Parts: sequence; C-alpha cells; structure tokens
Amino acid sequence: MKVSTKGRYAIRFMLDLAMHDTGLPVRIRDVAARQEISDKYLEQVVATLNKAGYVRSSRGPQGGYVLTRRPADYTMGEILRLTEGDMAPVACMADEVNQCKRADNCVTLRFWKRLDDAISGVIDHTTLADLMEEELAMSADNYVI
Amino acid sequence: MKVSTKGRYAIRFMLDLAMHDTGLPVRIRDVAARQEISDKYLEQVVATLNKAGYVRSSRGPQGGYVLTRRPADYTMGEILRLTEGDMAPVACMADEVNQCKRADNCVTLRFWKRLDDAISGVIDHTTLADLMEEELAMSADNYVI
DNA sequence: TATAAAACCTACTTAGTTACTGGGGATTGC
DNA sequence: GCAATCCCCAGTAACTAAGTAGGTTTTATA
Repeated sequence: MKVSTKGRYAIRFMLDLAMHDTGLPVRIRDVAARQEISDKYLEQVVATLNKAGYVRSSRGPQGGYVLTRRPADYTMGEILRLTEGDMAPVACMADEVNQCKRADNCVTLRFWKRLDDAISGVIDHTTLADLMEEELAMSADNYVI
Repeated sequence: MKVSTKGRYAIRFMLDLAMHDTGLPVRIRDVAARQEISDKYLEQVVATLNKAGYVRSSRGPQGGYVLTRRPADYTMGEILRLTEGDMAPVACMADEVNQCKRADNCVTLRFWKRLDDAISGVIDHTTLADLMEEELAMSADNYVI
C-alpha cells in the first residue's frame, strides 16, 4: 500500500516547477539537485508528465520545463493516477476488466470501495496550489523563528 | 498503492470464520473452498493471524481455527497492518527510522499525512462485525429479490 | 556556423516482492 | 494406530521498483 517514487517524484517535480515559476523554463538538473533525487531517473518520470501535456518542454540551451496550467488546476489525484496507475486499493474495483464474478455480493468489495472513496476524497481535492500555499506559509514561519 | 492478497485473504478468512461460528473449529480447507483461494497459500496467511493471537488453532481431526475475540473487537486496520505491514502511503511517515532529513519542512509529507489519516479513518473504524452485518443484510436482500 | 546545453529515447540491471507450489513433520480425536 | 488437521520450511516464476548507462536530437548563443 505504498506510493512509489514515480508518483512522489512527479509531485515534487510539479511543485518545484510551480515554486520556481519565473516564466523561464526550469531544468531537470536543477530540480533534481534541489530535491536531491537522481536526475536521470527524474527524466523518465517527467517524460510521462510531458507526454500527458501536464508540462511543456523546450530543448537546447536555456531549455527546460514549464507548467501548462495554473497550479490550482492540477490535483494530486491526476498526477498520481498518471504516474502510478489507478489509485484504487484493490484491482477488482478499478475497472470492469479486473472485476471478479463475486463482485455483486462481496462485502469486502464494499469496504474497499469506502476506502477508495476516502483516498479519492483527499487526492482529488488537493491541488498544487494548496501545496504551494503551505510551502509559503511554512517558510514564513521559519523566518519568524 | 494496492493491498496484496495477504491482507485481502486475511480479511476474508476472518470474516468467513465469523460467519461460520458454531463454536466448533473451522478448517482452512473449507474456508479456502468457499473463498475460492489456494489453501496452501491461505495456510501461510493464517499462520500470521495465529501467531498474533487473532485466531486460536486446534490440531488433529475436527481441528481448525476459531476467533479469539468478538467480531466487533477486530478492526480492519489491525488485520491489515499485521499482514501488510504499516498502511502509511509513504515509508517516511511510517516510523522514525524511515524519516528523511527533509521531514521538518516537507509539504508533500503533510499531504501524505492527510492521506494517511483518511485511510486510517476508514480502516480503523470498520470492524469485522460491520462486515458481518452487511453480509447478512445483503443475503436478506437476495431472498427478497 | 560551431559548440555546448538541454531534452529525448532505449536498453539494461540489481534487488526485492508477490503469489503461489510442494514436501514433509508434529499433534491429536476417534 | 490411523488419518485428519495444523505446522514449518524451501523453492520458484513472474513481476515491479528504482535506478544506471549511453547515446541521439534539437536549439540558443558566441
């Protein structure tokens, strides 16, 4: 029941992009350094975000990535489902294909459904803007202290 | 972000035991047949439940397993944490050991904490008795139809 | 226009996990 | 004493996670 590095790095990448938005593209190398993660690996994670149109890349010197939407328009759910696959706690409720024949009168399935709703409730109602806000509030706190 | 068969089978085993409680021990073989899962594999899952004292075994003919508590006294959270390990969505918030040095001002960690709370909210407030009740209500429905 | 900086692409790797199967040994009710 | 049942351990095939490695393509700038 763990979120893998793909999903976690994707969120940190998007947040880093949002926090360092100057209009100019941000390089993977810089994000990787700030986030202390492998840049070669981050590259692969970012490729997924790029293909899905969540970020736009520009190549060559001064190249890098920028967000394509406002931070408030990205939910954690989108980012996680893109990078992790579906976020349902059991496969048999994710889609029709994985449904088992017991589904109709399976009480455990109903329990999993409630868990899924709780998970979705959080990830689909938290946006990149929410995290940015917290980040800003946090660094303000640090200055006060 | 999936619950493995260990956790799922453990819940189904416990629920099956609760539903077939006649005071007499229930055999793994029977549960496995009803639940349509491998009995050799279920054996291993049950060993964990047994070692933790969630069920009591008796050997020899007419042997099997019985619950050690009332169904209302088992939460899904207990069963899942026993069989799956901790249910936190990221390792760095599960325990002190896995904490990274960025933890103090990590906004993503705060997000994961909210997700964890949502998950715990469901799994720690659903008991075996809740599932039994649903199961009974469900089979009653089936008769009406 | 050459150069270097960046993204882009594909293949490989190592370690670990999942979901079992299989074979036997220890207990114990009848 | 026998068979049923739990108990214990070993192995395994397929998959996933989390990278590493090495190149190719595009492009801003000197």
